[in-house]
Formats: sequence, structure tokens, C-alpha cells
Amino acid sequence: MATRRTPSKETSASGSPVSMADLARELGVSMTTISRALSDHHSIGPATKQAVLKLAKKLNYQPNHLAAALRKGKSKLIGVIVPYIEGRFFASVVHGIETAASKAGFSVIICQSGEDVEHERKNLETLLSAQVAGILISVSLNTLDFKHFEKVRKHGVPLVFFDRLLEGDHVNAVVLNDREGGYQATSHLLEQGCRRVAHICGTQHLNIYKNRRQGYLDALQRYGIAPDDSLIRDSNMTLESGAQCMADLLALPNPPDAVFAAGDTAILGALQLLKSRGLRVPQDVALAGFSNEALTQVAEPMLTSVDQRTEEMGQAAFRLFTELLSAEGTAFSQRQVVLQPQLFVRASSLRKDTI
Amino acid sequence: MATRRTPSKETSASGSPVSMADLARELGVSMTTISRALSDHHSIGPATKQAVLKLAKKLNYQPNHLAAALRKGKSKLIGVIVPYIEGRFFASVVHGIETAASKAGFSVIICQSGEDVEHERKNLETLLSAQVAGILISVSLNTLDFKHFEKVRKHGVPLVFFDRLLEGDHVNAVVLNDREGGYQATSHLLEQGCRRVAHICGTQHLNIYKNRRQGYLDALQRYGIAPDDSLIRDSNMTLESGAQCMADLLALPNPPDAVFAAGDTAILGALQLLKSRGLRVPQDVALAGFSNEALTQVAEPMLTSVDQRTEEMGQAAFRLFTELLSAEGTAFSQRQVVLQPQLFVRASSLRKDTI
DNA sequence: ATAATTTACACAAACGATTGTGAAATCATT
DNA sequence: AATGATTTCACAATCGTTTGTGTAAATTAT
Repeated sequence: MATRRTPSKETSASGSPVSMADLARELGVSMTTISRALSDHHSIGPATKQAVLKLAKKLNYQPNHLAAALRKGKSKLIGVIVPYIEGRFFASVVHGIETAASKAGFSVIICQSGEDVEHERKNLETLLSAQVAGILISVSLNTLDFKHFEKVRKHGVPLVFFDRLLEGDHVNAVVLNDREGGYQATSHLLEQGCRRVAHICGTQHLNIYKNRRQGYLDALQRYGIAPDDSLIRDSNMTLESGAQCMADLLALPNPPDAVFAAGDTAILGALQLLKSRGLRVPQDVALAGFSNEALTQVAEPMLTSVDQRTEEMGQAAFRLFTELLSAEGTAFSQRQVVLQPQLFVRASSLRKDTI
Repeated sequence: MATRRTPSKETSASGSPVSMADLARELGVSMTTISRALSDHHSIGPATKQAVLKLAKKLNYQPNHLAAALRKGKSKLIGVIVPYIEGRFFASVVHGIETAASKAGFSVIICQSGEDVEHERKNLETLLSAQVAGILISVSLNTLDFKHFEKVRKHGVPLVFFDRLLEGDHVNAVVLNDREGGYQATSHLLEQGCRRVAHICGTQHLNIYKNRRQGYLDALQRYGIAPDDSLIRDSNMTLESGAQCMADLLALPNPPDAVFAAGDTAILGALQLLKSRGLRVPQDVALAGFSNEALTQVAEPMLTSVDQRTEEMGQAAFRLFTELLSAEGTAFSQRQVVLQPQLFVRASSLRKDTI
């Protein structure tokens, strides 16, 4: 009896949620034609394509990625999890990722773990629910195992680690050659004539700090210098901690003539302490840090530091993701991309008058 | 004849894309029940709810936000567009936004305009296609009109501006009281006994720079000092530009005894130039910047600067978005949230021995 | 001229969740 | 005991796309 009427959609304020169905109706063709015309399918005549494109523009049709992703099973979203977005390093990597991703038509969802595993796990679930096509992550400081990543693997979502990862597990990752970086920085200090080079290092369960320290040891060995445990100080890499370590080092019976810290903030703390004690840098103590943060060029003297190739890291991480995506189903090989660090020598370590 | 069999889904590698349908089959109930049980609908018995929840956990069912969003018409995604993610200011605001958003169950898609309107427009389209529930944006430097935001309005997607916005148009925004910030910084310099205070200012079509300059002028007037156009220099706020402006100012017949720059990088450039000329800060020239970047505490002397309440800004922007979301349909009032800046006084401006 | 191919399009079933409507069963009310 | 309320759940349509299959017409080959 009652005629079935499409419910008039006057809901959306003044909206124009024009769909493919609208285009189809307007043009008197099927939705199939619209869909294929828009995706440039070969089975659609050029005239029809033109017409569809024109009308789409006219009604300013906006495709609904959600619907497409739902149907196709894969979205154009990728998830990125970092401990925190602030701080030059992660911001810069995210910059690299986002730039590469947007070029490839992907959007990136950003998540912060706040250096907390629990948050990290929640983030992973959220991203899986959002049906991301892949996840790029730098694990939090207190991530000690890989249990929560199992779920990701089960869902068949490509997972790429960058910078920080856990030892032992074989995963897809792009990392800096931290060992080489540590080696370069330490070698440089030794070349400058320093003979008692100290090291301020971070937590050893993270690959990055472990490797930087190993590079430090490598350099000592290369120069035939026996490592002195009293010159190696654990630190949480904060400004205060850096200052404290420096103070401790100065209190040694035989204090160092150079310090290589695994982070720039820590080395800045050391610098400030040295200056407060009236010691000269680099004449009394030469300094080198890690990360090449902006502050290295603001400090006085400017700080020598190892650059982490942040942007390349972001790009590489995304590229690795795309490779995993297309290689899906293939025997999953674990790929590791290793970037080479670059030492930026500045005044804080220049003892010899070079050149 | 042939029995209709559900196509066996052995597609996904080793995947467990378990859906509500799976849960329903397993439990011998309808999908309706599953859906309602999961969303704690009143019409589902406690026993059933328990069973569903338990099974969901067991099969580690992961809800598909895409499908839900499609059906409901609104997603749990918000889009954030910034000129670039690097740099303390934006990174920090994004941090604030993400933190607030994730607490409220929203995920944030991050986009960079690269200070380019064209990119900005593309970003907007991408976000609309992704069916975001709202868009938070700080416009690019060369965004001169609001044309491309029309589409957003048409789609009925809440739009919130933060920090940067265009003059004249009435929009929802959360901004810093830049005028007050400029006033505070300048007043402080005047209180320190400076009488020829210069200003390095940014492009005047952006609210922020315009207002900071106005605050500068306000302070001069309050102290009964006539503004001197030769003391106001246009700049693009880079390090080099800051140094250049400082050089120009020093070349004046009657050089300034203080400089207030609308950005920290610029004031750092000025500082470096002053030191290279052998002038003392603050004795010869006192300095104050804007943004309270990390570098202000690394420079020597440490730089006085106006803090922009970045995290609060992010939180406020998100909160404003949620308000718009729930007020949807209501007469759309333009809401402006104004945050109060905070002056951090440091050595670069302390001429008087305070306290 | 007829068969084989290509071109151009429509039908309809998915994708995974939500929800208005309705219908049994259970319980309380007078 | 009969009516009404309440609880508990299933049906089926729907969101906006994509895509395998089907089928005319137009083109080419034999």
C-alpha cells in the first residue's frame, strides 16, 4: 500500500554527502560504471569516463575511503607509534614517514606510548581496530618482550620497527648503525689526543644504547686502550643525569679528558657542569654527544654529535613497509635496513687546530 | 541441490580476522545480540553478555572500526593539519591533542602542509575522504583565504583552528593572547630600564604576528614612548634574518637598547650577532623572544621568552572539537578560546639586580 | 558473411558492523 | 485469571564501495 520512499536525508545540516549512487542516478548509469570510471578501469569508455569525472567534480563528490577499505579489506592508513612526539628525533622521523606516506597515498595515524608498554598495547589494538595497512613503531623504554606484537602478526599486518627494538627477536627494522656512530665519536676524541675517554651510556636492554657503547669499546681497543669501568657511567640521559655523571667523573682520582655521551641532552648537562666548575671545553675536557639535536648548535661551545639520519630513517621505514605489503604472502624474510651515522664535528671536541 | 557453503576463508595468511558473525555462530545467537552485548545495550541479559565477552576475549575478537564508522556515519578519527611536525611548538600542541584525543577514544591522523596552501587543500580532501569526525588545523603561512575550508563546512565536519588563523573570518579557534604576550615582554624590557626597544616582527597577515606587534605598541604607549618605525623590522623569523635585523638595528644612528622578537629563533640570531660584535647581553642590549623554545635555556645568556601554553592549546583545541560535535545541529556559534601567555624571565633581559 | 574477440556497461553479492521493528517468553498488576 | 510491562533476542535493511559474472553491441578476423 504505502509507497516505499527513500527516507529524505535532510539530516546533515547543509551537507552534501554525495555518493556514487547519486552520480549514477544523475547520469543514468550503474554504480559499477561510476566506480570503474573513477578508478580508470579499462572496461569503461572514454566518453563515459569524462562524463563521470566531470559530474563528480561538479557535485564535488568525495570518495568514502572507509567504505572502500571495508570492501577491499585494506585501508590507506598506517599507524605510527612513538614514545612521544616531542623531541627532535621522533618528530623528525615522523616527518619523514608522513612525507613518504602521503606521497604514496597513505595517511598516518600517530600514537604516543608515553614510554609505557601498557599504552603501547592499547595503541596497537586501536590501530588494528582502525584496520591500518601497517604499523611502524619505536618501542617504549620499558617494553621488555614481544608478546603484544603477536596479535599484530596474527592479523597479518606488516610491522616495522625503527630505531628502538628489542634484542634477540628477528623483526623487520630500520636502524642506525649505532655501533659505528659510537665508534666514530670515540675515535674522533682519541684522534684529538684524548687518552682517558669516558662514556655516559643509557639502559643496556635497548639496542641503541648497547651498540653505542660497543662502538665506544671498539674504538678504545683499536687505539690499544684498555677500557676502564670507572669511566663508564649509567645514565637516564637527562640533563641532570648528565651533569651528575660528569661530577662523578671529575671526582675520580684520575678524571677523564673527554666524554662521549649516548645522548645530546646528557652531554649538555655535562657541559654545563664543566663550565660551572670553571673547566674549559674542549681544552680540559672534550665532549661529544649523540643525536645531533638542535641544541648542539646553540650550546657554547657548539657540541660535536652523531647525526641519526632521522628523515632517511622515516623514509626507509615507510619504504620497508611498502615492500612488506607487496611481498605479502611470500615467505616472510626479516629485513633490516641499516643507516650509516654521520659525525658532526664542532668546537666541543676540537683540541687540535685542524686545517 | 548443491548445498550453499560459506566460502572457506583461508585467504589471510595465518590470520584470525574473527568477526561478529563468527562470535554469533559460535554462540548460536544473532549478530544483533553480539553487537548489543558488546556495546552494553540494556536489552541483553547479563548471562548472555558475559558469554559474549568471554568468547570475544578467547577468540581475541578485534572490532572493525571502519565498518562501525561506515554504518554510523561518524568515525573515531580526527585530522590534524600543521605546517610541519618538527619544531617544538607544533610537536607540543600535537602532543596535547593526541593525549586528549586518545583519552576520549579518538585517533588522530596527522598531516603536514609544509607551509603550502596547495598541500593544505589536499590534506583537507584526504581527511574528508577518511571520514574524520573533525579537523583541527593551524594554517600554512601562505594561506590567504578560506575558500578551501568551504568544503569542510559543507560536509558538516567540525573545524577548529589553533594558533594561526586568518583575520576577518569568524571561525572556531583556540589561540594565545599574543597581544598580551607582546605586551608582557615589552613591558618587562621597559621596566628593566630600556628606553629604545626594537621589535623584530613576522608577516602581518597572520594573526599571531600582528597581535604580538600590537602588544609591543601597547606597551610603548603605556610607557608614554612614541613608536619609532626604524626600530620595527620585518623578518621571516629565521636565525639569519634575526641576525640581519640586529645588524641593521645596530647600524642606526640611535641604536636600540633592547629587542623583542616575535620568535625565539630570530632572537637567537640577534644574540649571536651581538656576541660576535663584542656587545654584552643584557647590559648593552636586552633581549626577549617568543615561544619559549628549548633553545632559550641552552643559549648563553638564557633567553627571556613568552610561553605559548602549547599543551593546553592542544587540549583546548580538542575540547572545543568535542563541544562542536555534541552541539551539532544547534545554531553554530563561533567560539574562541583564548589562552593567557606566560613570560619566562631569564638572564637575557635582566638588567636590574632583582630581589 | 559468420565466428571470434573486444568494448561497454549492468546485476547483485559482498565487506562488518548497527538499529528500528517486532515477537516470543517471563514477570508483575489488579 | 487476564491484561499489561518488561526482558531478551532475531530479522533484515542499511552505510558506500568494489568486483566477479553476465550480456548486449560493436569491432575484427577468417
